[in-house]
Amino acid sequence: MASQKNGKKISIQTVERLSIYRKILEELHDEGVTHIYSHQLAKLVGVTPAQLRRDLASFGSFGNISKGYNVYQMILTLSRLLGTDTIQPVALVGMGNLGRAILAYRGFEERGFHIAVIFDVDSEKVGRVFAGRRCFHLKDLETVLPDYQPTIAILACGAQGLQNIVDRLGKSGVRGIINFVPKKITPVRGMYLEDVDISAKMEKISFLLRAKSGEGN
Amino acid sequence: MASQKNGKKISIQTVERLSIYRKILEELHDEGVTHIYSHQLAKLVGVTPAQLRRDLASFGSFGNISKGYNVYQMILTLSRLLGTDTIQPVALVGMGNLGRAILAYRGFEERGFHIAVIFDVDSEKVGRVFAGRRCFHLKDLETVLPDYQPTIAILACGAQGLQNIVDRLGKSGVRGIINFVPKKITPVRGMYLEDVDISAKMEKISFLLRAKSGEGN
DNA sequence: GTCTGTGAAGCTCTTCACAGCG
DNA sequence: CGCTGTGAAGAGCTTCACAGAC
Repeated sequence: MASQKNGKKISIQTVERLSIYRKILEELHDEGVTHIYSHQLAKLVGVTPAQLRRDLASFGSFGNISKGYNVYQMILTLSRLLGTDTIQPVALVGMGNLGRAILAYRGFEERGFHIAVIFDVDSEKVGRVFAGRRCFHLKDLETVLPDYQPTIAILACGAQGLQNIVDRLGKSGVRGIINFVPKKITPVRGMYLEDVDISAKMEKISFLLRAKSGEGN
Repeated sequence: MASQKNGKKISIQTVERLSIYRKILEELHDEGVTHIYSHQLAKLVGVTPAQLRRDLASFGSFGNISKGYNVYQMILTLSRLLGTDTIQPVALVGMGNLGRAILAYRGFEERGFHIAVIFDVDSEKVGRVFAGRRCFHLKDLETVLPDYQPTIAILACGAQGLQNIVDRLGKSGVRGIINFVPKKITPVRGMYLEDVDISAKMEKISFLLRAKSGEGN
């Protein structure tokens, strides 16, 4: 999928773990830990030491054989890889309960994602300012977006006309989409889509519980 | 992982697609479609026909060689597998913005998941009734839960003391957890855990955009 | 001809196990 | 001794391609 300068490949599964590594490493850094061994870090994040070493080796080697991994250096590298070393403007579509929750969530800002602009179709919300962000009408998407230039958009709106919104976002330069709406959409060429389907998660758990097998860990 | 009566295995990846299949099939059923071919359904859900056939074959055969798959029969089977043919009580921990969004989300009830009881620690919220559900103080978890007997809990609260909440939920009979809190928890034996980390999703997209490669679809 | 179900191949990700270093 | 980085093996998932049914 994605490859690094050194010619090695970073698998999609590895990428999904990178965020977790960075998060734990930041906690360690705050505690004053400067170096850590793979088996220690692996235990903290919940993966095997072998997998952790393989993951980290896929984008460079930080391991000192006697001291373990350099915590700070890894945070820097991970942040650069994950694009959280700069502030990225994000557009939020839909200002219902979920939109409000997303806007209120501090985790985004901490990691460099700044929700810069909001869209909705409800006249109750359009024109208002939520936590410092103005809410525009969805129909003005094309004229408003250039002022904020978000590369990522979060969809937390109703299901109807969703694909059309995606297409319009794509034409306005949005390259990544997080979709909370339980409706299948097709990303435009070059766009990256990530679905978050909470019902699907519930059903997955429900299936696993019903299938019993008594594992789960 | 989980195996079916007929001895075949249903992979975890297949399970994650089952919800999507069912959802699309229900839409088709509402439109009056009684049978559908794998390539048609595959296109609607966004997988390859081969994968769809393999998935469906893993828990029984519904395909009629000339007519395709029986829509209604598949919905029934999928619902039984996913445990959405009966109503399942769910506990919600945390009544902030996210908790409110989850409570307001109609998709759960439609699929048989009923948020039956809410917990929080905020005295502003404890004792109040939200959308028909009483909010109890978290300290009363053990005395309140038996009245509702949820098998699944949704965590949408603060990070501190989270593991302790998980342990207590486990002791009170909760078997599955959906965790929205960006904090690593360890499920108790026999418990199944599903994390929903929105920041991680953002970072994944951010990585893929930065890694460029111009794919994404 | 078109369809499903499936063996077999291909691909990806994880784990093992050890060389090399300190 | 214990550590990292990695070839090689293993496990799991997807795709190919076709037999068999209509």
